[in-house]
Amino acid sequence: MFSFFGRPEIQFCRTFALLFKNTPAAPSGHPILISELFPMKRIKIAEILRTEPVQTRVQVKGWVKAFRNNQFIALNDGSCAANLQIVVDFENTDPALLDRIKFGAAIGASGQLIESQGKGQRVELKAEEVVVYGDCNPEQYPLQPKRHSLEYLREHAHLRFRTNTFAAVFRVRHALAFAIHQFFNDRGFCYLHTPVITASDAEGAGEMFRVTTLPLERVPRTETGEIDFSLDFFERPTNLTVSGQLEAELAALALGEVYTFGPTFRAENSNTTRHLAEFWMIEPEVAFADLTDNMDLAEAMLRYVAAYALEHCTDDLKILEDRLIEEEKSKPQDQRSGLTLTEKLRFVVDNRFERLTYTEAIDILKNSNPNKKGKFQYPIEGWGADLQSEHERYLVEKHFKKPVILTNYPAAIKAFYMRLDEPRDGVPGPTVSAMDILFPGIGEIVGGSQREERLEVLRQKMRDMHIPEDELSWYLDTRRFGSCPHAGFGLGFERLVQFVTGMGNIRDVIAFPRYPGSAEF
RNA sequence: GCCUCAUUAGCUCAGUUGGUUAGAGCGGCGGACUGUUAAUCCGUAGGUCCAAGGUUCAAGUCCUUGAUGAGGCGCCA
Repeated sequence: MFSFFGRPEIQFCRTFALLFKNTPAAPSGHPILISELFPMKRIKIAEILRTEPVQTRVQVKGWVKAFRNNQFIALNDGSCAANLQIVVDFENTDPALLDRIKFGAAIGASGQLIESQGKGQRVELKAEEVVVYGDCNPEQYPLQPKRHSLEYLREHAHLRFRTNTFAAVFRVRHALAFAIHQFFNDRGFCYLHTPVITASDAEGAGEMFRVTTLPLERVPRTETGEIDFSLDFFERPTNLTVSGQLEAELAALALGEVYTFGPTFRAENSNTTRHLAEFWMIEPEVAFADLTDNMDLAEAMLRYVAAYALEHCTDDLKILEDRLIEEEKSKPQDQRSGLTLTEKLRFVVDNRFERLTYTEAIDILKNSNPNKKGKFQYPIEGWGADLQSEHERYLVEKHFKKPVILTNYPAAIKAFYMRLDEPRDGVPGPTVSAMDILFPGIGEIVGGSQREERLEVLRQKMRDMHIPEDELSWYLDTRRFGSCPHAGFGLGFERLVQFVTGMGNIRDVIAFPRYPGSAEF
């Protein structure tokens, strides 16, 4: 045992002679150079476990998950859920170095990859060299090698990536984002970046965050006492976007199929497990498409990404599934889901969503047991009322027991840009070609519609809903010049990640959640 | 924004109708063991009981206010 290159953190557990003996001779008979032996390229653990190159020398770098028996390091480098076992020859290693191998420390190890002599893993790394890059003092480190509550980890969100659960969540989140891009790319969609800062406050989708460089302590006023936005950066009031839809429509009416995938901001005081002030939304927009095309697209996309996750995130989903099984054990019998996470995803991939109109849904709800027995907090009075989440949950979780697409809502409870339907028999009032996709446990995951492409119908609806026409004249130009039927929807990305990972709180599927009273990290 | 519940050791939690010196598991530290798998075994330290005020002979326990967190509802994706 001696130090090398004067670096005390590098300890060689074997001699040069041993190294040479274990290294195959160069094919040409040339002398083997030291530089061929030592400078090794780091290999990711995911690749090692995939290819299992036993009897080769490898170098790995990662973080210590466990150090058992003063001998076995469980090393994780984030490339996959699994750890690589590093076996240290503790009898021939500096005790001072062994003492630095703590839970959470960043280390590198190199040596021979061999078939494991113990149970529990197929291969392991017989360490010839261990380097500590970053120590981790266990008395101060907030994480411990044990289960922490999600609430605790949320308060230490800067460190929670290091837990098995959150590493899995964020690898799955990445896979889903990639799958969405792949889905749309395969179908000829163009990825459109819409502005984050917008001057339009007429999109009808929630409260907005003001963007300004005006001094808040001394806001300039006009002669009439109003805020003088002509002195602001954009010389007009501006906000963070609540939707890229209107801009996406402009592009769709030239490029045919487009989608956005970007951050979205809602300044609503929403304190729930399904809302964030800053979230990511996917908004496809398709020219020459009607409501049925829209539903087909949304359903195909959701089934595609669920299948993608099942195929590409097997190990991570297993971790998340086991977590859920543990969590369910502490729940009362009647609140358990009955399906495992992968069974749930498989169900979505294999089964068509239930499609029905708002009017049909009202009939089902009106005649439902909970409504007759007065169990609903908001009893179904009749046609025209907005559905509450208890009603949506009844339809999805009790009545159909599968994802549901509700269509053709009353015009009065939906946005101005949704296409007015032809009157239908048995439908009491005017409806629009809207659709909401409802998922178990999450509620509305997709909201969309066929857009109103008829200029005069649209202008009339804007007047009815007090949307100022002059602010949206650019939007109306699409209807003035070469208008066509088109449709699109918005998918809440974090709600999708929630569904696929089984995480109950939306704040646990985004790296650093923003919600009322909280913008930490 | 509204309603309900919670806050006790580093973490997860127990703590009886208010009553002596507030406990456990895990984690930490020290030691033993050395093919382990949340390793095991022995020992040990660790507390402003969320904060402020109040009731009482006596408050972790009861009351008031506040802070933070969780769940539900509304708004929505």
